[in-house]
Amino acid sequence: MLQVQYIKDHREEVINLLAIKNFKASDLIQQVIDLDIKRRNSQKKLDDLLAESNRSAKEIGMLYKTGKVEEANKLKEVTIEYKHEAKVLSDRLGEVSDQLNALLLEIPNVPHPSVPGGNTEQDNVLVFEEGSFPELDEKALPHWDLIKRYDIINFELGNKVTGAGFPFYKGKGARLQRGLINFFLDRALEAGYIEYQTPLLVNRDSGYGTGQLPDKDGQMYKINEEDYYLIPTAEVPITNIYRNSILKAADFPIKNVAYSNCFRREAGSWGKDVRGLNRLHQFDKVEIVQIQHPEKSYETLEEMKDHVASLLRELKLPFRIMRLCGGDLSFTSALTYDFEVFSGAQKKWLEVSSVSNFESFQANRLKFRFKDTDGKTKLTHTLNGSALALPRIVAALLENNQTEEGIRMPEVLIPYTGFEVIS
RNA sequence: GGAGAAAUGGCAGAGUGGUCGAAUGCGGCGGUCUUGAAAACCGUUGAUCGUUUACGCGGUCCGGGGGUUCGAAUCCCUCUUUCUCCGCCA
Repeated sequence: MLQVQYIKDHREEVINLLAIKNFKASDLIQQVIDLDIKRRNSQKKLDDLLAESNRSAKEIGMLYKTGKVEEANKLKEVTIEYKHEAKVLSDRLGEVSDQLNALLLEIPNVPHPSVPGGNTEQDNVLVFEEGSFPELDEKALPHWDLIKRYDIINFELGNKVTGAGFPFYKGKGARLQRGLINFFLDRALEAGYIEYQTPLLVNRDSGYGTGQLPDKDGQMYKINEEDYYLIPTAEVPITNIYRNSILKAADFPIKNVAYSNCFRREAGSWGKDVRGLNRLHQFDKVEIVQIQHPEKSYETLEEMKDHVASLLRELKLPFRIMRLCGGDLSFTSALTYDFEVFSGAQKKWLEVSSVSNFESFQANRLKFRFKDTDGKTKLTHTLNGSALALPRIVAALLENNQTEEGIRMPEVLIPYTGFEVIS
């Protein structure tokens, strides 16, 4: 959520930058500014009335003390009137505030000036590419065939026990999952992150805090009995740790990492590009989150980008980094790098990580502030990234490393998997 | 699940209807003293909204929400959480 003051001070800039996201903001922003004036007027009226009412109440106390009961009773009648008026004003203020808030929730984050224009992923800009495509022969199999051949991931069982998109991992498939999770966590710890295990269910306030609600309501699984949501990413619980809190400038940077299951309904996107591990309803992910001083958040974004790149390099997967264009950028993000690995048999780039700077957009919703060295309380900047999401990494590892003798694990994973070949 | 107790500022802990945004202690910050540090002493120390060029002034906040009252940290209702005892349980 953007701050009203910021919108007022940077009106034209906000409108122009939001246009990069293909968001027409001028009408909304006019409404926000009008409502803000209305809100402040209502607030002033109410405050003045309450001040008067408070003065009367004190005076009545004094009158009682000095035995002037009649005068006190007279004053009471006046004060009761104040109370009725205050109720009306307070209701009006509440309405105006709610309206204003609802409008603010509709305005997406302002993109960083370096975000390219464009509508779809076709318009994303390649910023880095590394590694060579695997040399596979004609008979190379896509991962959905490989997993059957070696009996390591079973979709049919998942269909039977739960439904589509909830596979079982079995034998070396399960051990590969466990190995990757530990590998990613260890690398994050070496980079100075603190490990967390989080709840997999969060409440409504947390959903609003990180921006999944209200706009992505239908994408999360919901527990109706408790009004809880299954997390789509560990970003939600990890970032909501800091909801309604105030840090010191010396606390930066905060670096957290969490492995979690992630649950996504993927409503609307089922049907294409979803074969095998390409898109699941439940998957595993190691997520890194950083909390940073506003002046340093873009340095931090680069650091996180480098961390993710180093993981892919170690796994010897060919990858590229894309700067998302305005149309592909999420509601909450100011700048996002997507990481894609090349999956040799599908001959496709698969998105395996998304590293974003949300600037103060989440922090404003979260009421997550810090006391700066100048003594002022300001909003923090929040960033996060996948490091990494497992299923597509597994898909690429299986496809790119297949040989006549089986699937060879990359050197770096062998201590983690405990085996060299899936055969 | 049942019975009881509790929730106050960064922490501990007073406060049961009228200058209480809240005593006191610890911690934090500034200063005096000291070669330096500690101790001691003095001062200061919450968030948020509105208003003001500014000094300041005003509103709101004592777990969340609602109510009683001219006036609520204090009384009532409700929800949540924590603790103790019992039950159940990986």
